[in-house]
Amino acid sequence: MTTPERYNPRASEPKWQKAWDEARLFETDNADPRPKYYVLEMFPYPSGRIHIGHTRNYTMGDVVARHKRAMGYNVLHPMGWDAFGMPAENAAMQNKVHPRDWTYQNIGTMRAQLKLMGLSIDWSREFATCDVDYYHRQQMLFVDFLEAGLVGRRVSKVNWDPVDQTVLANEQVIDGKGWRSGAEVEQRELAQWVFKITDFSQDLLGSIDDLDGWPDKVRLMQRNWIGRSEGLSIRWALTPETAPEGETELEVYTTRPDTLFGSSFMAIAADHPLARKAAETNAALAAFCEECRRMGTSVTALETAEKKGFDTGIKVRHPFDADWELPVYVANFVLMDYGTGAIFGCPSGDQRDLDFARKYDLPVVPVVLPPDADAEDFAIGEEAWTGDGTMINSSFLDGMTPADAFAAIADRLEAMELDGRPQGDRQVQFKLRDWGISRQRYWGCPIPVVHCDDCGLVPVPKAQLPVTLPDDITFERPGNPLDHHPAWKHVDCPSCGKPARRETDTMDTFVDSSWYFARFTAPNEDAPTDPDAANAWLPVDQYIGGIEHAILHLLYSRFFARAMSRTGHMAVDEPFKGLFTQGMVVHETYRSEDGGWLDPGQVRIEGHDSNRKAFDADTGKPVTIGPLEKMSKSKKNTIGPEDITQSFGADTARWFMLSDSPPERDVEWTDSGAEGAHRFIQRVWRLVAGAAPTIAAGDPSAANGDFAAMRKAAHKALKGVGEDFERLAFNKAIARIHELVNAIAPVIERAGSGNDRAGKAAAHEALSILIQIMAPIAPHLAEECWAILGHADMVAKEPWPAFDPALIADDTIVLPVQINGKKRGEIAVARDAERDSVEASALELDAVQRHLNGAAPKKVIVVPGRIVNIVA
RNA sequence: GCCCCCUUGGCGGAACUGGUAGACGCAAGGGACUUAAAAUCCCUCGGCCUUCGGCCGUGCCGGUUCGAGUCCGGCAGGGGGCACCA
Repeated sequence: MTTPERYNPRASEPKWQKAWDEARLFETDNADPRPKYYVLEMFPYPSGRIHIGHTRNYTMGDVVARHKRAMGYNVLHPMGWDAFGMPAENAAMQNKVHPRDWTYQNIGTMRAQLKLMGLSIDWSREFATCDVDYYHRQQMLFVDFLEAGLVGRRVSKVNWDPVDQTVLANEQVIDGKGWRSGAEVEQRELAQWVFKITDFSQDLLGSIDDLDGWPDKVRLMQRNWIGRSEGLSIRWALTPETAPEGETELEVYTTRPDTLFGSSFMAIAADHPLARKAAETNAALAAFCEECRRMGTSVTALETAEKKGFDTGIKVRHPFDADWELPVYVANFVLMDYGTGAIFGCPSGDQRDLDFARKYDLPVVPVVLPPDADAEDFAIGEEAWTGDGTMINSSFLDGMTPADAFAAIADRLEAMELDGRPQGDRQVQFKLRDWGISRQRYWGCPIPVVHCDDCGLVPVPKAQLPVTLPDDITFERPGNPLDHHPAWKHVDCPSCGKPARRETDTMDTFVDSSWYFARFTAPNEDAPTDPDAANAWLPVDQYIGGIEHAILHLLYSRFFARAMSRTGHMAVDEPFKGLFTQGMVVHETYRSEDGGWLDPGQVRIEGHDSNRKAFDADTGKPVTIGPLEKMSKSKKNTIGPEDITQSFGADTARWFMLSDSPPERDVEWTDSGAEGAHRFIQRVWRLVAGAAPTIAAGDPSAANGDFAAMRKAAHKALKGVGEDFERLAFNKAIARIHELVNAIAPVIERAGSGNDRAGKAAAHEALSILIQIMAPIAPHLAEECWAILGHADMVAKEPWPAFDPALIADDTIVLPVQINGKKRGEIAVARDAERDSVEASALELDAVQRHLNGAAPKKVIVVPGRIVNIVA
């Protein structure tokens, strides 16, 4: 046997990519009658260049797509670009490049990079969300949503940068200052467009139960985000002599009305109307309220913030005891936009309330007695009791469970009246708030509405769409370029024809990504969707993306599906049937002596394990090896696809990224790991190319001995890998493929050098199976091997082979034998051996005899096909 | 502060519903081939001991079980999410 040449990915990979393209293998026909399978990876933002970390989830999706295609499905596997957003405007300001040019240039670069990976994508359906053709349809959806009552206007607070004249995202506010201008950020109230996602709160929550193809973690995060609670709204009468002019009551929302008799204070938000009114005549209170507002939105500030309050002097009367007065505090931990912006504090039943009561010396009355506590001496110390128990110190509630007390209080308060209305009202509250979509920016989808002095807000008629972004804009002036573009901004009212003004807000980019998966099903349709196509393809069978989109993107998309169904664009409420959140690719970071980040290519590593040392390859100066971090441009720890395709090839990168680590976890990119993957690629090539001339396809059924065992190994691997792909367990599939190669390599050589025709046929069969199960992960190598094995067609066109069930089952199995739960030996028995004979052969073992020491076993447990355990 | 998850060799990880702990890979060590190197192939690779055998071992402590990495209770450490949500 001559030594085969090394496999050369630089030649093979472009060759097969071209062959797939020319055969239009991955272009999907909506009219194809086979069962559909829609696999989608979250589309990328065109930030500049792609690195290998980006390509891991595309590779996962590609393995699924190629496997499902072989399984006989009509597979849709498209790709596009989430192309609107702030980075393009930042680039425009920094580099004087037009956001559109910058974006499309990046798309061009990244598309070329992605294509190096050999992904089986239907590129004919590609679009970018900044394409006029796309956002035109998005404006049509907006108009339809508006008509259907799914869009509203709401005044909400925003972070305003007075220098840049722009609204800042939370992440752009650093220590209360604008990230670019450094100016003190103001809180401004702006009228904003919102999508009424809260109309669907209950549906969005309830339907999570049915999303069993989603990770539990994501389902839980969504449930928490929607945040349903059942409680009681209670109206408390203000003590008239303490109340500000015109105020008579305070309404609070509580989920623990059962603890009403343990209440000792009221706490209201700084923005609560009662607080504002009281502050008018109380300068110290006004100052405190101002301090609360300044605490703003920073989470870390809030985490460390001390619970603080300020006594307004106002008092309320307890609903069940007119003589019982409670003070009203303004507290920094009460939020105006949840519930009623006011709570009653029960220190014994809530830790935060307890901390507050201790600080301001308020009464702490236990009202729930823990099950194992003694009523005589139970007292609250440092910790509140939030658990179940028996009601005490609570008048007519005493002896009840908290749940019964909840009902009793609610019934009573609903029957009691204050100013002619019930004093209590059972309510369901959601944390979920409406989705504000207004962005005061240029590079986004224009909101197709005209402001007319006479007609008010007038949607742009569909016939006049799209409202396109003007090209002649400047970022020289601070603020939104659309706002100071007179020719674009000033238009006639579509309704009355008088001069009017365009809405200059553009849409949140989350809107763009909330329906792209539907557009892929009919990307050239005049309407936003072809409902037949959308209904046929959706839901996406397998959606793959990062955990960072677990809440907003997925929730907004679920809302959009419902809104689009309501407006007749499709009839699918849940857009994603299966969801998978993949881990990232991480890499070591390197810093030079002066603290700057270094590119891995610039670093030379010496030694290994704890003795590893790094040096600057040019200067020889020592380099600090930093922690593993997600690959990112800013830390320079990236590896580009072209770095890999120029050396090891895309298959090696694909193979390595899916091996070792389970797909939901991060994987560390190491040179030695990539080399290991490449060694295996080359090993398979040597095995196949070396054997191919000496073996031939034929009837392997007469193969015996090692050749028969080889067949069994191949069919078992075929079954296992298929199951692994179904579960996205790529790392296990790869381990199984390694095992198969280890098992068959020596047998293949013997088959090649011998004269056993059935053996040669078995070798050909085993190698063909090996190549087919590798093909979804290493498609280029697979094509090369497939051809050399003498197959006429491309492996990408071949159906997934069927395993022979007769070859999967073993006639004899090896059973471990334990004594008192410790393994002492093993026995080989027939698969269907009787219990008695298994027990008998286990007891014959030397090790068993030795441990029993002549005594009879107390008990023998035989788990068929599993284990024998002897209790001595 | 609240909620969730995780913890297995030097490393990444495997172990189906409680049934042989450490598959597979990486790193390391030894050997073969070679004038040499690369490549390749073979062997060793959790710890300890009295080494053809045995004891211990899946973060720690306890429990359930014939049998626990897996189930239960407690503790420790690490990671993630959050809108202080009443």
